[in-house]
Amino acid sequence: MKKKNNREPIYALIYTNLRNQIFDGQLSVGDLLPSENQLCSNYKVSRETVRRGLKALESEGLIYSRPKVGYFVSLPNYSDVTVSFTVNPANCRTHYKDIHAVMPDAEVRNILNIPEDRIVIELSQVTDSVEGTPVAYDIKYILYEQAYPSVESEIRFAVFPELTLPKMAAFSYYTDVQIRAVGASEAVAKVLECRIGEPLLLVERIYIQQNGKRIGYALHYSRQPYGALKGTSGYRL
Amino acid sequence: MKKKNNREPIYALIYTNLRNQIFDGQLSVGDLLPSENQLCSNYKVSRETVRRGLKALESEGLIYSRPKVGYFVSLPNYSDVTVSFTVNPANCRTHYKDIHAVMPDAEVRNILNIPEDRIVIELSQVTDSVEGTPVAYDIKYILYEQAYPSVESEIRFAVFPELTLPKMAAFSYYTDVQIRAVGASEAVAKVLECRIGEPLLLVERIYIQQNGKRIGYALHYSRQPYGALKGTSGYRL
DNA sequence: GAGTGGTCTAGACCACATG
DNA sequence: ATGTGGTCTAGACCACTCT
Repeated sequence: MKKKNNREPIYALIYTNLRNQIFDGQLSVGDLLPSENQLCSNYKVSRETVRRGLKALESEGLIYSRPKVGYFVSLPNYSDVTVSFTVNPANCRTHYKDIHAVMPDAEVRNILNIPEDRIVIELSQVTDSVEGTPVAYDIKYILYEQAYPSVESEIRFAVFPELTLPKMAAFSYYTDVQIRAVGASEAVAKVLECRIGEPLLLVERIYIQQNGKRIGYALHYSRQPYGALKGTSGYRL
Repeated sequence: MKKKNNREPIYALIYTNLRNQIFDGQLSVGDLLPSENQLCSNYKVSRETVRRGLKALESEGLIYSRPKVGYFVSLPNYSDVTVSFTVNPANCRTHYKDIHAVMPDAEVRNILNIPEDRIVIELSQVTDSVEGTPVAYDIKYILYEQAYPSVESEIRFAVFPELTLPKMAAFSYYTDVQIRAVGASEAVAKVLECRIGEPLLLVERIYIQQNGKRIGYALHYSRQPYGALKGTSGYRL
């Protein structure tokens, strides 16, 4: 049996050492790091190798560079929280309630920025826990046009989530998200089998193409505590 | 007046061209990009320059590399939502309600993983809208020990948010976040001047040091629609 | 003027995936 | 066997900052 040659690259060593100094507090917020040339001398390596290590720290957001001045330790940002919005929670089953073309109401028309006579696809689904209790109610309004393959795939993916994603322009849209607490309306309470006014988490998403065109709007109501959103902020070692 | 020499670097050109092809759909999800050597020929540049452009795409998550095989277009992740958790919303004023040492209840003890006799700092504050309506209620439990400078700065920053952040070990902790909808309890309803049971957004954060030690726990109740959380998912051009 | 980071070159050797 | 990406070198020139 031959020993695998898994030696750590030098730039990774530089990266790790500097990162440890940042976490230790040997390097504090705003501190100036050693210059590239200093690091070259310290590690007896070429400048590009040093830069590779620094670049790794920079793209993780731990440091930033001021050209012609030096590299500095970044100020951590704890106000940006990354939330994992799980489409299919564990131990839950999602089934379709309805899918059809509708004339949307004024609010949806306004959000999607479409004229009065525009027809959209309305797609609703309910997610049940293992015990059979409904825990989430989803309503999506999708601007269906053949010219927008991403929407087609959205529908196909929504209806048959087990299908692999079809070929599509990657990153062709993003979503704007808003998270609120609302009391269950009569209609929603009926679906979720809860009392009217029960606190629900409402996640609204607007699907927007890179050219600015709005192509979809989704509402996700979830009963508590099932539908709690989990996330993290800051840098996790 | 001399013209500024702001020519675009070659690697940035390569980056931009490939990125456009990804957004256009000329390159779809899972597609193989041209090899480094091919790009070298196409652009008549050295390999390191090509790699710089590819590295930029990679660190943005648009592509990934399979060593010895090639670079591929990534599958966009729309389930990770980045939420901006604004501490001091615009047009709002935050003022202190209380700050003192307490013996926390069982729930807080459990979350912070501390013994029964452990004392913590409890810090509460209320945020008012311009009209004077209370819109948010914050309660923080902080494990105060001189050995943990990040906690000291947390307190100082919380009490005097206008102060610049003191020198501290950067990235020494992260937070676990949970977002839920709850009905206002009697105590919370009193502070927020709303009826009991009114739907509130509750953001809970646990502050955790890189070594795993839990050093703080915060609850943030907000009335709707003021305290709605906004975020985005996907890649925004 | 000395030092810094930003860009770029033209090589090199390696381990490995694929056909 | 060929091609790929991963790592690394030893130079170079530039524009700029700082003192």
